[in-house]
Amino acid sequence: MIIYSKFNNLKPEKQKQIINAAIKEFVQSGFEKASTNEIVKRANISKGSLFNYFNSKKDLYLYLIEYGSQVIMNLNEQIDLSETDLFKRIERVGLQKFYVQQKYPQAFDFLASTKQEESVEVKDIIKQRLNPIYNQAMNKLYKDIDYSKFREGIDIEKAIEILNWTMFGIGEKGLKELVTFEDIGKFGEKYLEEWNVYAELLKYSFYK
Amino acid sequence: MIIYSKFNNLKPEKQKQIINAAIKEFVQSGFEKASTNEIVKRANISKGSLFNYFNSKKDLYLYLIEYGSQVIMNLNEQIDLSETDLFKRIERVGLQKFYVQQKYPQAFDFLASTKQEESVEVKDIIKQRLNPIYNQAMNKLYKDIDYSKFREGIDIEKAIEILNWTMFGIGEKGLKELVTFEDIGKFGEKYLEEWNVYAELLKYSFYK
DNA sequence: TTTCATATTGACTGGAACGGTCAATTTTGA
DNA sequence: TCAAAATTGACCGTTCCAGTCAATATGAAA
Repeated sequence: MIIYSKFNNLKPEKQKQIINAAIKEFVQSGFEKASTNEIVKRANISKGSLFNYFNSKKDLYLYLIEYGSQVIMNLNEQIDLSETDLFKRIERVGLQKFYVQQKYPQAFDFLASTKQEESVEVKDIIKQRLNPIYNQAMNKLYKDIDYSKFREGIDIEKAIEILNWTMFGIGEKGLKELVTFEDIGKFGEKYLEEWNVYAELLKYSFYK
Repeated sequence: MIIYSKFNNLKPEKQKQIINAAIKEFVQSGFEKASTNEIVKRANISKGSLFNYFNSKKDLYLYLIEYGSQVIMNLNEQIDLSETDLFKRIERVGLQKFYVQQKYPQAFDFLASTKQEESVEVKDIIKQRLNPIYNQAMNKLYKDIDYSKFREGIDIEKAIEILNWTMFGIGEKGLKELVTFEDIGKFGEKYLEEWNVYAELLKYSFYK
């Protein structure tokens, strides 16, 4: 177990800089081709500092995996099992995801990218650490949902797929527009509003 | 204007090998980081041959852009303007796209990836050559559609977005399953069948 | 079978970029 | 004021890059 004490003692703002720079590079290039030179340039720190905080590129990657795990676990805790309406539950998770993306714009892209990661140096650790946590969260997300609200004869699995694809699509679109927005709070509202329009459309289709 | 006479005289099977190997590498790594060594390895040809067919990595990339343009233009021609039902028109295009993907599995991933391409060496050419053709196709795809079939008060743009996200989702899912299928014809049928289930769901929601 | 132009190969090049190091410098706070 | 801690970037050996080219294989014409 690695303790990232050097890095954890940094000011949060600086930690954020470095995490985002690293995430961006790993998303863009994958573990092996990712360049630490590029990371330090984007994070505005020196090469020496990066290797002072983390001992190697691999350690840095593992830190991000660990951090990402915690993000998903937090998300998982936020799922309210007493809310049995699928749309409402998904809406809440979507909003939480959105708030995380304010701080780490490519956080979920990074987590998604780990699924394609092929480097033998990190593949096993991803499988062991990340996949179970991810599956657990997905299971909880759809647990105790009141599926009786759905129309007869509808393929619920397919309906959920459309929901997910739509959520994903809104997220992608929103992120592109984000550059022009300053007020995070207002954007959160706007995101919810946007989702509601799509949700209404789909609810009309899927519900009785 | 470059004439790829050396490459064009190759047997179609070999051309396909090389195109797919190159596409795969460019999708994975982008223009600059893409490795010609990796491409020749995957295409089962020698380094010398690749640089005999194409004079440089850039020429190879430009060839793929050119080839991709032609694929989109073909797709564009297949759009039947007398078919005014949005679902039917999209279904046909989806099927055509699917058939292209039989031969070049990552063709559309490659075309999509050019939008993110940042290398100054090829960026302008992408903009000049590919973007106009793409926009033209998108315009035709939604031209003369009978939008009166849609329910009052529905946001047609959003509905189309959901359609696109769903199409994209099915495509991704289908591609993952493709490995296990041998019979291309049958898979085409299956793809259509699959799309119809989702289309029915969405038609119920969007149409009067 | 011989000949010869063409197609293909992969070892090789100079140079760029890599992950990681460390002596020198700057910052910090007591 | 000054020593400890944090930060820097030039530097190291290595790896990988795009592209070259002399050597070899191929195949059709004679």
